[in-house]
Amino acid sequence: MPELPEVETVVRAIRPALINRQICAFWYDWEMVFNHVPARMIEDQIMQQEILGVSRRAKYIVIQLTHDYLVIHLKMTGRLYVCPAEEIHDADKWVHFKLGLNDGNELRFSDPRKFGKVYLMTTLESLEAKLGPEPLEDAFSLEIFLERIKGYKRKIKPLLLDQGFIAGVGNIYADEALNRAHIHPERLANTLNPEELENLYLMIRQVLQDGIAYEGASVSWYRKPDGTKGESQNHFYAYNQEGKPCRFCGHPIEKIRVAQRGTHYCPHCQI
DNA sequence: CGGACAACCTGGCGGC
DNA sequence: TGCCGCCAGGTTGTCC
Repeated sequence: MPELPEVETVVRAIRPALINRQICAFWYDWEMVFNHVPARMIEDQIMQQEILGVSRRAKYIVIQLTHDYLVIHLKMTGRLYVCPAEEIHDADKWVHFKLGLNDGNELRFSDPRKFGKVYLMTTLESLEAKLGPEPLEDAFSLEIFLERIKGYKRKIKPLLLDQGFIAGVGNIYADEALNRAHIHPERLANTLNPEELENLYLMIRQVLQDGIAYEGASVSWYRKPDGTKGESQNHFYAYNQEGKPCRFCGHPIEKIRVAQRGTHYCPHCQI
């Protein structure tokens, strides 16, 4: 669930509390959160480093340190928040990784499903190598989109979910973009006409931008770092809207499976 | 290239 | 009430 808008919301919320702080404590209770890298190695490396920046790339949270990058992926149920070390937070029971900061605050990473991961990188090359363009950046023009989609014969929805094609789109916003562009999720990419492609390009950007404005979608586990819900789920056209009338034609939204993923669409106007 | 599927995990929920 | 089994979904890896 944390997709581009949710991760962007988290980054914006925690950035002010992290910038220019120094790491002075390290705690974990589940070593696999570091993805097979020994916790001691990470601890030794990052201790005393300063946080120079907090940003987002695709669905990754990138914390730039003096010499390295701490890269965090929330997967489905991860939460990240900063609070005073003595403060109790309702997601604390699933915290698997914590950093103490030199102002008395802590950065906590909580994840009941234990899918989320923390990576230590000296460069971002390995990330960049597998990720497509950021859909909201100016550089992601219609021309670039048309150029990139050329040659793909896959179904359009799984292509939108492919992080190497476009970065940051997940199950929710893929369904939303396809509904607004009136495109069936199983249409093969190479059968979309120029008008449909332009519409899809615009709708991808629109649903992501709206998602950020609504501070993300609290469908199940996602919460903002302050613990409150985002508003995006109150503005869905298709996702989780089975049986409800399509905003465009009134026909009930249906749920099917496409590439093993729950998919919500309007069988009447998404063709 | 594309697709299917398992694996990673656990809370929440429907069914009985 | 309590137990069972299934579902949720981002990413990686394997296999056909």
